[in-house]
Amino acid sequence: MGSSERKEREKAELKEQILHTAKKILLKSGKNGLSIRKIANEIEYSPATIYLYFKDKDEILHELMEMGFMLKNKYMAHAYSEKDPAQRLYEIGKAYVTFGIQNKDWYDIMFNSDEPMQHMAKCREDWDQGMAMFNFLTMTCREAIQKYELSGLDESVMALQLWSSVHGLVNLALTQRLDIVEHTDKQELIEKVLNSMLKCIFKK
Amino acid sequence: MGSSERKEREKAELKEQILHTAKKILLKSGKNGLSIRKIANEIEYSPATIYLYFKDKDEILHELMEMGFMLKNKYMAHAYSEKDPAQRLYEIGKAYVTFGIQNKDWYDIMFNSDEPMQHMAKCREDWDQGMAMFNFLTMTCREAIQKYELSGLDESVMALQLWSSVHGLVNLALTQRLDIVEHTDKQELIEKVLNSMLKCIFKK
DNA sequence: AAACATAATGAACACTGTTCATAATAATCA
DNA sequence: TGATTATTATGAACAGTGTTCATTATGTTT
Repeated sequence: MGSSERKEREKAELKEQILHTAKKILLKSGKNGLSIRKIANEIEYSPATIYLYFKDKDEILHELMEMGFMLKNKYMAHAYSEKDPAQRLYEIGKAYVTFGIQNKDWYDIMFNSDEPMQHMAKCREDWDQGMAMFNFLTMTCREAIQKYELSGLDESVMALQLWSSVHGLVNLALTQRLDIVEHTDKQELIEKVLNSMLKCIFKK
Repeated sequence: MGSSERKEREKAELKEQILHTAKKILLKSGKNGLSIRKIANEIEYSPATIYLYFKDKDEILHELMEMGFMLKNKYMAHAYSEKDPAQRLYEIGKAYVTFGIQNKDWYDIMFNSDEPMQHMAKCREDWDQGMAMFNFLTMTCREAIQKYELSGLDESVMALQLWSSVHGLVNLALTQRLDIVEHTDKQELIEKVLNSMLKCIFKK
């Protein structure tokens, strides 16, 4: 009978529900407030049940990481379609920082946590979405180097330099370490630094 | 009698022993492996005793942060005495990254953790050592701007840009996120990016 | 020796991730 | 329909975590 299909569907639905609840708790209580037991409590199942649908907590964090990239892509979409490579780099940087500042919990899971990376190492998976992001960045750098004749710049090094810069800026902001810089408007300060980073590369 | 002095000395000694043990565990098992109960076990006291010497775990992490800055200063000492501001910035950057790469556990506590910052917030303390570091960096930027006539650059923005860049680079390296960049020698890659960051600012 | 102050602790509370034998439910077969 | 099998769920336990507090032990002073 087709009942086996229904069962599979039900199984997938509960898996979805677990992830949906995990996301809800992440947004309400942050990464440290997210626990297997809270998820179980919320969906009214035993904690042990979670382990019938996910190998361990790392796997759940990995799935959340993938959800985070979906959200991040929304922030980046308009930047990706920009034609001029220099302008595109600027828009990518701005979107990246905005996403990070506005979504600490997602950002921590995607770019600061060991757990989802360990899950990938265990399952011999690749960091597809991070890879895609970095490849697109590298490609844009290549275009920019060609168009603006930035001789002596390696595309990989330039991409990594840009990523490091915005990643560092986001992290300093998210961990309250920008507070030591005397400045009235923090948002303005971040924008100034970001502008300086990008300008820096293109001035000859 | 002078016995009260001895008691105070003994109290300070046990406090020292707790911190020394905390450091030992941090180096052996990392930040996640460090627990009050492990410290208590190691010094052969009850976990509750720790709370007679420290308000909570955050305070211990804060003390460890200060110890971390001592270690970091050793890495930076030679850079701080460099005369030429541009060369000094280069040496500071190199020392900072080297320290971070070689001391993940210290780095996490000093620059990535919320806990020691929260402790400072609770006690209305300042982040003195971080402040001192950033002030020196800003001062060096000012000197460099003057000497090399880098017009249009703000010293605070420049300092923050440099800090963000090396901070981001260290964090990407420490969380295994540099693995996605095709490169044989990771150490070499890091040096190339670091060089590019610094060169970037000084080319006109 | 008795009174007092200080220091140390055992036990508890409320959590965490994870495992596994057992129990409940659903699907299939005779 | 009733018995058998496969799936799904769980209670309880293990080994941890930070933290608090009433009680006990220790050392000092009168």
